[in-house]
Amino acid sequence: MVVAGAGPRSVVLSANYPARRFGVRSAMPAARARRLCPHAVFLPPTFRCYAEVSRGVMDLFRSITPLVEPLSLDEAFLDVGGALRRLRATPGEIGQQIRRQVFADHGISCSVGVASTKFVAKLASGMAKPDGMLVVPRAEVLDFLHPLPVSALFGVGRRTAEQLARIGLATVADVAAMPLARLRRGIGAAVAEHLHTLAQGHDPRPVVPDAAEKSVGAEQTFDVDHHDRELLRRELLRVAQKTAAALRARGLRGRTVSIKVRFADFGTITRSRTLPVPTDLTQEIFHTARRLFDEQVPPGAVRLLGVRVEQLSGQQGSGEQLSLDDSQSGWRDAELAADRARSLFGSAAVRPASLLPHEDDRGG
DNA sequence: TCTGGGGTCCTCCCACCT
DNA sequence: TCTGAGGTGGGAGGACCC
Repeated sequence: MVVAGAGPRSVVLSANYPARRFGVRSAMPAARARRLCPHAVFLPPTFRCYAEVSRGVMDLFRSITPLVEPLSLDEAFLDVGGALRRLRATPGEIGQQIRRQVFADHGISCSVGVASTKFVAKLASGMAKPDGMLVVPRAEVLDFLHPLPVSALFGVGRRTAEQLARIGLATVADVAAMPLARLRRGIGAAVAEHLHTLAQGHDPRPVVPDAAEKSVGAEQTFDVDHHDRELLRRELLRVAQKTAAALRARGLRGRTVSIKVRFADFGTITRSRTLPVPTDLTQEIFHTARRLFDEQVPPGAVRLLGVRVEQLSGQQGSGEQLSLDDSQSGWRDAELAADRARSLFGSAAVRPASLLPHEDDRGG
């Protein structure tokens, strides 16, 4: 079974283990997955369902400890230091209890890694997949880490692994043994310090529940590339509206609006502008995005458009400069009403007139 | 092979201010 | 008045994560 979107440019979101035996991997183009495993059942993603199960599982975690840091929809760090005495259990026993309870309540398996740091716990849970648990005692951390390839280090992808290979480092032990000053010269100060610390088995990062979001955005890859600037402006409005609605749903506003444009050759540019006052209005976000697009994006075939808002405020306790312009409040009321209508009747229920179907808008 | 969508963090460069 | 150093924020791009 393979989960992937239906579009010609969709990628694999997930695949079960039988499909993986045919070489299917997440993030692979769905068309390639179909060639590798034509008899697989292809299912569309159902994010609403994943979010619902995710909420239930996260609530279960919070019943064990308040120190839960969700990493994504399907992963979280739990600091069970305080729960050990209350539950009179070892970390391993708590891990097994979580696995049993998740299966009983939600019918899904999960893997657990137990260790004294976030980084080692995450590695251990990856090794315990698809349905297991791995405990790495504090005294055995270095024996566990050092034989692993550098790509096991959190933050080492293809590029950084290439850089490390260039200076002769293949394993975590190699990184740990290299003097920090030499590592800094090879891969840059921040990355060097981060990797050196991890390779020594240290990871000072605490489990942080309820970390504030730093940006909110939306992007859209088209089924076919588009040249037409007027059509692209309408698509920009569509993603700006999605971004603004996501901000309003979270009670956030942002000051910096950035657009992302990916051309047919996959070359990608981003352009941004910072506003004097934070906003969550579709109107304002779109007008800023449109000006950036008109003034700074050269003509060409476009495959992706995105709009993101950064420098967020509006969460509890954050300060905010007031606007002298009262015209925002009328727009906000209108946009909030439209948000409510869309949540009741679907995304097409209320939309800007320019997003009504055009006769010349086929294939987009 | 032909590459989604939602994010975070880092580096580099530049402008501006003190 | 000119110049340089250092801090800071904005902007662009890239790497990485799930």
